[in-house]
Amino acid sequence: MKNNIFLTLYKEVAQQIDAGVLPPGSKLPSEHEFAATYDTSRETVRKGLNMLAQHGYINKVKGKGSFVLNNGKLKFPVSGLVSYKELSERMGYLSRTIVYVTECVPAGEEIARELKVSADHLVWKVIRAREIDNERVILDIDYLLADVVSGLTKEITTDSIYHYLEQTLQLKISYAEKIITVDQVNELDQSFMDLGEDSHVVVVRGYVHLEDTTLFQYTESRHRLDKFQFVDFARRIVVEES
Amino acid sequence: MKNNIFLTLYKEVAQQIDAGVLPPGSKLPSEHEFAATYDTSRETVRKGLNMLAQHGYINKVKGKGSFVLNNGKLKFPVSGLVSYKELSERMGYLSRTIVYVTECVPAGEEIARELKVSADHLVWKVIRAREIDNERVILDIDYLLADVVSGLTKEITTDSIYHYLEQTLQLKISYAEKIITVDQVNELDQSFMDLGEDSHVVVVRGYVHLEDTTLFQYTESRHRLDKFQFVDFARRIVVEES
DNA sequence: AAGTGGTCTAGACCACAGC
DNA sequence: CTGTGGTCTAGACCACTTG
Repeated sequence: MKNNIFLTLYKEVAQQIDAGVLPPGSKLPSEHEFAATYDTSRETVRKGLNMLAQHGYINKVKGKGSFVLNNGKLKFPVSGLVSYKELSERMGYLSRTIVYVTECVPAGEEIARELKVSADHLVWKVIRAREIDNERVILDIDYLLADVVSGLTKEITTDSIYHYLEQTLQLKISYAEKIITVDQVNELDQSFMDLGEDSHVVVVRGYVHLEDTTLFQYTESRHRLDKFQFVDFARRIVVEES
Repeated sequence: MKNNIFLTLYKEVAQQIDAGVLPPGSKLPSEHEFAATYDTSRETVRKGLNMLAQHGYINKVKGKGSFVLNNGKLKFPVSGLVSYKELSERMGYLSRTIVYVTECVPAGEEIARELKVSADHLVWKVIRAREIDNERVILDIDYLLADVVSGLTKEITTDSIYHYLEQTLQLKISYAEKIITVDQVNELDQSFMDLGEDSHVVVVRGYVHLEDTTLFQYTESRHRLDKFQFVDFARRIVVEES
């Protein structure tokens, strides 16, 4: 669809790294060479390469070149905005989604506070359990503003809400804040998850915004302790005092 | 020291947002205006603004402009490579570091595996507890390759290892992989932390690399459940299939 | 000295918002 | 139509690494 040269370069190189065509430690063509093969300018090449570096695919060293990093396979839940469906597909897991609730209700006190609307504001409430190896280890509770999202059905929530929002409703999801904490188990957890003796669950709260900064979704993703893992790739950025 | 225009712009605008001079929701000058006031090109301005956007400071909307986001204050342990000292300074916490161990020893089986060296390879082993409100709630266990890092002392580890590495040793820290899980409490935790009845701790494992991709540090940061919080800012990047 | 990535320029054209 | 951000160009100079 799009013609973005730097995104094309990003995708192609990332794919080659994922596929092992470009093995860890190998040296990429120089920016000048990339500019020639993609028939573009060096600045455009650099946009793509910098994106690869930020996502942990490569490492750039001044005077030497760009090199493939070896973390390609360990990318479990890579940091970022990734939905459960994208994740499980990427990992090839034996997983299943069980939809318990898909209804449109008034927000209520607590959720109204999270979504910064009035308590009688209509929201979609979706409760889903994620099953891995026949155990419900993740409980996802989503609240979406009804005046932004319309026509949710159980079929859609079984598949992927994000896909529906972006493809069908053409919503432009821009960014999200996620907060990870460890909370006491509550009644919902005990009803809808297969917990052992655990007294706690990992809770990932997500606040998802549209391009115009509208907060339209609040999510609680509750994970059994032994099945939770979060992987983060971080570059060191030195910001000295001025 | 440096003359980077885009970094200067980033720092200045970020500071103004942090200080509230640029309140949430307010509109930044256009890229053209920034280019004029900083006497630079628009592409250079864009580098700085994109950096602000990636770090959750602003939101850019095509056709409209750049706007300040309101998450400025909630930045607790923001995702990224930030040391404890930088963090606590930023938050103004009443905190203290207790150094239990600063010694140079053979790596041993387990650590050798993490750092991908032989078991008799010499490493610095540092164990520190982080005290907040008179409770030791974080236990940091660091292993650093001795042939990369030299001359560690208790004074240095009380202050900031990172500062020593970057300022004194001139090491160029490039990136890290972090993995967050929840583990069973072990003997070290019970000895050096003020745990309640908790049976688990949050464990943040960090693998820190230099610019030449050398893995030189393995870190375990073990947090009491009720004091752990991780905040992540994530932009949605759509990478369609080709 | 040659090659590499890091920064920057002074334009250009496009897509999108809003009047 | 004007102003905005998104993409791109064809150079330039610098700092760094390597031979």
